[in-house]
Amino acid sequence: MVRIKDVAEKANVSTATVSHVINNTGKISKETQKKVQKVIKELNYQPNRIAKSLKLKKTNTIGVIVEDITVFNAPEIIDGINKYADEHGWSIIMTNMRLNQLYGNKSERDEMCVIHAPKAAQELVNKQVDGILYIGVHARDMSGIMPKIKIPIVYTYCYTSEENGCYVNYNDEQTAYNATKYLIESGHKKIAIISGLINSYPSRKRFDGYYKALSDYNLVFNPEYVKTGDWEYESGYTQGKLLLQSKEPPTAILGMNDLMAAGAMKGCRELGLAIPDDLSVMGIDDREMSFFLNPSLTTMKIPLTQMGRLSMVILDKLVKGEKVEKPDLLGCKLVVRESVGPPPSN
Amino acid sequence: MVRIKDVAEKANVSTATVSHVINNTGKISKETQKKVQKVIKELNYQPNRIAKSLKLKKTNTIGVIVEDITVFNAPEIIDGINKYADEHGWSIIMTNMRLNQLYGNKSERDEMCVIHAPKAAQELVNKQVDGILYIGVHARDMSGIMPKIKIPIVYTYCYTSEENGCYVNYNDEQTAYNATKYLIESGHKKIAIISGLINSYPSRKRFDGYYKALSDYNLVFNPEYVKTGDWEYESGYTQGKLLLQSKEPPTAILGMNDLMAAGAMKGCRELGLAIPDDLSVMGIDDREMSFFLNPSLTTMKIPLTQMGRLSMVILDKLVKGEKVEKPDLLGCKLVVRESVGPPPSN
DNA sequence: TTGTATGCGTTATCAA
DNA sequence: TTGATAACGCATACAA
Repeated sequence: MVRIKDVAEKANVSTATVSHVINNTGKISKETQKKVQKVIKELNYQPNRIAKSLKLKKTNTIGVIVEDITVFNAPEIIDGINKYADEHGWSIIMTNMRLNQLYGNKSERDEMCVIHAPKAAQELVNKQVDGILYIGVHARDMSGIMPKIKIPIVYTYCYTSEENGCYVNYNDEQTAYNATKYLIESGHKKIAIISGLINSYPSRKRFDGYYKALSDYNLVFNPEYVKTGDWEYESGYTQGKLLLQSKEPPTAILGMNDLMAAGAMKGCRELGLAIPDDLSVMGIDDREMSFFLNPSLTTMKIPLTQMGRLSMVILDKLVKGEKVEKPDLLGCKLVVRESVGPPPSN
Repeated sequence: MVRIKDVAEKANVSTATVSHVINNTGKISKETQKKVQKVIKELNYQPNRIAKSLKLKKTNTIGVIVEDITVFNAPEIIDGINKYADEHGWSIIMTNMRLNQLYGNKSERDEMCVIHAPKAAQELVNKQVDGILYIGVHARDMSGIMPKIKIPIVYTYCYTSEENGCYVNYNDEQTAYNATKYLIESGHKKIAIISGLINSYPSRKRFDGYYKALSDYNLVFNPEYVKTGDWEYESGYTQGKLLLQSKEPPTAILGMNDLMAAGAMKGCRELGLAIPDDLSVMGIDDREMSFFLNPSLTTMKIPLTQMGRLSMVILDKLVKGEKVEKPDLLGCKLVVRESVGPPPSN
C-alpha cells in the first residue's frame, strides 16, 4: 500500500502539502501541485478511506437495512437509493436481514425482526455510517424497535409513529380508491375485493379506499363481496372461487395485491369463465409477473424507485442537519392491461 | 461517542486491559473482567469499527459489485452471499452499478461496464475491503477489465480466462442438454430451439447441449428448427411464430430463457394452438414469472442462491490465502410444470 | 496480571 | 506557500 507519506517523500514535500493538493484545501503553488500530482500518478496513490473516515468522523456512507432482498419491492427501491447516492457521492453499506428466507412470510418474521433490526442498526452505527435507510418487506409500524442512536433513520415500505420518525410510503387508500374507480368507470357495479391479512395497515387503508369509491359513486356496499386472504396466491384462488360461486357473483374482483389477483384468475379459469368477458380482475403492485399473466393484469404500479430515491433525498437532508417536513404519501399509477373490460351484458 | 479510553477511566484500568477483555486476548483476572464488562454495559460502549480496521489493516468486509440489482438473477445471488456472510462474520459493502438502468439491455452496456467496473473495484479497494465479489447481468468474459489489485476477486454469472481468475457459474451446455433430453423423453422428435444472441457464450454452449442431446438420441438435426432471438420476450414471440408457421412445424420449442419461451407461448396462442396439447414449450432460468404463465412453464432452475454462496466460500478461502481449485460448473434443476406434454398424435 | 506507549493513514492547526 | 505535528480510536509489543 502506498501512503500519503510515500508521495510526500518522493515529491520532496510534506504530507500536509500532499493532503492539500488532493483535497484542494489551502494555497499551494502551481508547480508544487504539478509535482505532487505527477508523483501521485506514478505511484498510483489512492487515499485510504478508512483512515480518512477515522480522522474526519464522517464516512460519507449510508447504511441500508433491507428486511429481505428477495422480496419483490427491494431491488427497485435499492435502485432508487443507488441512483441518488451515485449522483450525490454517497456510498452504500447494505445489510440484508434475510427475514423472509429465515422465517418465511409469517408472523414469526415480524417478531424476529425486533431482534434483528436493532442489531443491524447498531452494527451500522459502529461502522460510523452517517445515516440509515430501512426497507420493510411489508407496510407496518416500526415504532420502538430501533435503539436510540444519534444518526437519522428513514423508513420506507413501512412507517413509524415515533415523534421525529420519518418514513416514505405510498398512499394505500388512494391507490385502492383509484383502482375501484377504474372498475366503476369501466361499468362495473358488482365489485368484490380480496383483502390481505385483516389486521394489517395496508389492508385497512385499501379497504377504506374501496369503500369510499363505492360510496362516492353511489354503489351499494355488499359485505358478501369482501373476502379476506393472506396476500398469497393460494388465498386469492380460494377466495376468488368462493366469490364466483356465490348466488350473485361479482362482475369484477379487485385483489389487494397482484398475487391474490392472479389466484383469483386461476379460480375463474377453473370455473370456465373468461377474463375480461365474464369477469374483470385487477391487482395492486405491478410486479413483473402481472405482465405475463394471461390475460395480462391491469394493476396499480407502486413507485418503488421513487420511494427509494425520496428516502435518500430526505435522509441526505437529515444527515446535513436540515429540517425536513414529513413527505406526502406517493401515488400509484394505473397500468392498463387486458384483465379489465366492461361487465357482461346479460 | 464513548471510547475505549472512557471505559478505561471509569473502570480504573488501562485501555490495554479494556481492549483485552473485549477481544479475549491476554490474561485478565476474573474480577477485572467483571468490572470492565460492567462499565462497558453502563456506558453502552461499542467499538469503533473504523478505528479497529485502520489498526488491523483488515475490515472483515467483502465488496460486492453487482452490475444491476434489478436484473432477475441478482437478488437471489446476493441472498446466497449474505447467507454465508452472516454465518461467517463477513460484512458486505454493495456497489450497484445500475448498468441496465443506465444503458438498457444493449451492447452499450457491456462497453460502459469497462469504464464502471474498474472504478467500482478501486473504490472498494480504497475502502480496504478484504475481497471482491462480482455479479454479472449476463454470462460473458470479464478478462482484462479489472485493474491490477492485490485483493482477490471472484466472479459469478460471468467468467474470466485470466490466469488465476476465479469464477462460479452454472453449466450452460448440460442445462440445455437436460432440457432437450426431457423433451425427447416426452416423445418429441421435432424439437426447435430459440437461441439468445448468437455471439454470446451461453447461446453457443446451450446450442451445443441441444445438439448433443439430439445426436445422443439419434434425432436428425434440422437447421430450420434453430431460430435466433435476443433473449427478450418479443424475439421469442416473433421467432416462435415463424417456427410454427413453417411447413413442418416442431412439436416442441425450447427457449434458451424463460422470457423467449413466454414469447413463443404468446405466438402459439395467437395461432390458436393449445399448450401442451399441440405444442410443448420449455424455458431456462425459472424466473418468478414462469410459474404464472398459463400454462405454467416447465423450465430449468438456475441455482442462484447456491452460486452466491459458493462464490463466498471460495472468496473466503482466497482472502485467507488458501489455495483453491476452480469449482465445477453448477447444475440446473428441471422444474416440471404444465407446458410440456407428449407430442400430438396425428 | 496490568500499564505505557507507539503507530495504523489521514486531516488540520499552527508556526515558519 | 509550505512543514512539523497532534489528533482520530484502537490493538499490541513490551515493560512493569
